[in-house]
Amino acid sequence: MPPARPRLSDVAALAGVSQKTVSNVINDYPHVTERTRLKVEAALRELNYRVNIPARSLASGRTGFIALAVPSLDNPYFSELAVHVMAAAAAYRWTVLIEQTGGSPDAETLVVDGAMPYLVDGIVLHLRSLTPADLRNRSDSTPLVLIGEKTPHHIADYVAGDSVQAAYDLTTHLLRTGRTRVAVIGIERDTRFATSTLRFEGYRRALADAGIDVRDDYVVPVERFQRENGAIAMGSLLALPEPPDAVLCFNDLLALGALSHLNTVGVAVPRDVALAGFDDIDESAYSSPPLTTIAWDTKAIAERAVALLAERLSGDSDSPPREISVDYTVVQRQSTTLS
Amino acid sequence: MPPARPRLSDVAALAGVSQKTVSNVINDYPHVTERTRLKVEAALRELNYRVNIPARSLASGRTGFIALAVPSLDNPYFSELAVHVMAAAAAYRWTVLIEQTGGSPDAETLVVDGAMPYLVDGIVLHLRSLTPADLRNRSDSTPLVLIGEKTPHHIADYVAGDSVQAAYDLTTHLLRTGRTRVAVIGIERDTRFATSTLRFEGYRRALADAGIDVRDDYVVPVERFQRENGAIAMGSLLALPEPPDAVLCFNDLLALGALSHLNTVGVAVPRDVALAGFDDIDESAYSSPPLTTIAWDTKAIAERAVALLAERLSGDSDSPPREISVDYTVVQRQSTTLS
DNA sequence: GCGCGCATTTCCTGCGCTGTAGATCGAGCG
DNA sequence: CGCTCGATCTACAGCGCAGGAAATGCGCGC
Repeated sequence: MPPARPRLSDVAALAGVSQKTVSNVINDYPHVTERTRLKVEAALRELNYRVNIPARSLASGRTGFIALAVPSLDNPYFSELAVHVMAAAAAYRWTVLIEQTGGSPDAETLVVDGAMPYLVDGIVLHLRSLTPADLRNRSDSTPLVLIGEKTPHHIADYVAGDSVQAAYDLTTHLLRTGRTRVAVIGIERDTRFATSTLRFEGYRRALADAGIDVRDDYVVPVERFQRENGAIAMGSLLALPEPPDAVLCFNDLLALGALSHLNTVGVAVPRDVALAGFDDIDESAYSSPPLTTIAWDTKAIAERAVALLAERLSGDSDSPPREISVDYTVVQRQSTTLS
Repeated sequence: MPPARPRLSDVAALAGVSQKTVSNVINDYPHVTERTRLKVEAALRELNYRVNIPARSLASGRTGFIALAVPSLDNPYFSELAVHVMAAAAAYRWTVLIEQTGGSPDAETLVVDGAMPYLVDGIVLHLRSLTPADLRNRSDSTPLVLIGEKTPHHIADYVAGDSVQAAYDLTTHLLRTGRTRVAVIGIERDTRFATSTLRFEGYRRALADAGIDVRDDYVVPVERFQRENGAIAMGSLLALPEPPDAVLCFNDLLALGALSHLNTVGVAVPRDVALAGFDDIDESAYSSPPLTTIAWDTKAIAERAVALLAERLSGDSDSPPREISVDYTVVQRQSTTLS
């Protein structure tokens, strides 16, 4: 039977001070004399004391946790994002709880309503399906920062890149390489899903500016944004009487699935078909050929989101929602250009 | 100002019962009459009550959290594993806290000693650098389940596949396809790192059984198990006077990096060089060509590990450490065979 | 109609910590 | 040398919940 976990009072007794003084030492309260602090620290070491976090949380009202809710952690974009968020949160001594929503409205509602089976000081949510209207009447007041897509209405703080502009730039890049038959993979039927709606809008505008009409048979819907769906969608595009000579995929996984299919059936990329994606996951630099894609500044997204939470938690709960725009770059690789 | 979070006593007052009865309803205590339960549930809904988890933890001594400590979450193998662990934990109503160790002995020691900044009911640790000796005197009694590599000594429960046998099988597969100059990428200089040690042992045995000597110039060390390191290592192998005709990489990321390099410089896979990896991450089925690899039963690893924790938590803290072996399959894809 | 025994509910304590208020100490000053 | 004031420390309450003992209610048998 190992000795029970020591409590503050055990340390206090050993150090010959009050329990609160030990607490003060642990929490870096400034008005503690050097002498007292050394005494207490010796006792802490001797007993191998560790704070009981639930007790601290109960007494202080702060948990030290923030939630990061993303559609799915096995999508590399989100696991890479999670790593950045954890790093940013560490600067505030926060522990990150990762929650998967599957992108479903129900799960996202649970998150914004604080119905997760734990208590957190703040929430970073990568929104997928909830609309601003859905957020207006949330039944919880935990500070919330949204990431994902730039949305027109302003209900909560958010940090996002401009998908419309990014899609516009990427489509324009494809057109500039001489492509004329540009297809898209990644339409979702539910228009609440902002990602595909916004990226399609950028695609549409770029075609319009080039005087090209959107062809229905070049607009391929998918169930999920996974490699498998990209491969299947690519297969259907290749089966068209007049296949596209470029394909804009709404994320890298779709593009990598499409690429795999092209390589399998022997269609040369980029000679026969150019291919581009979004998100610049690590994998995209190592595909064959490497993938042209939109690289969001994911580190900045994570840091700004966490910083926004920190501001709200330090008392600023009234000021209007802030919106922070983050940069992106069009990373040109060999899936669109051979230069 | 939103109404303060309701407490049990608020619900109790509204329902006209005692606070403990409300607690009983929430916790599915069996001896509650239907009538009382309905009354309480109505009050719970009306007030939108949510349990205060820190308070529950303090009172009950259980936190409802388990920690999953892995080297790095941006390695797809670990993020895919995390998804399985979260699913398995959900069956026990546990929330998973993901911790990154970077594989360093210091960070792993902090994990096993319970020095993380939160309290958990149990720990699942994917061990990378700590040896059994390091684990023997841990200063914490939180139930611990190790995953990763089958180790010879028995300090804690663990769930793992047999890397020696897997490497043996995979090397044998390469030899059977007619390869004779089989190199390995992924040696780590520190022999405490079991993964490379064990996989190298399997490789060595397979060569020995085929009557082939290990060539020093075919054994390539790496700093990290990332794509980048695989690409660099492949470059050095190609620069040899007599390059290998097959390469066994100690994980898929190394193999995918190596593959990228081969595709870039125009070496045909598998014609000129066959390539195999470990872990069967999602990506490996979509590379060009798709990668032959070892597929561990990751879902089983997650489920068994969580189940072991559950047993320990339900009172069995004395019985000797249990070791559970999980299956793997050699997934043959086009990076080693054209059939 | 009364009592017994079990099912159901209540009462009350304490989990370990932090916030607040107030006690104590010590230095500087008149 | 006594007093004031700020720096430092202590005492104590209470955060919201679950456990256990005790109280109550209810059905059933005689």
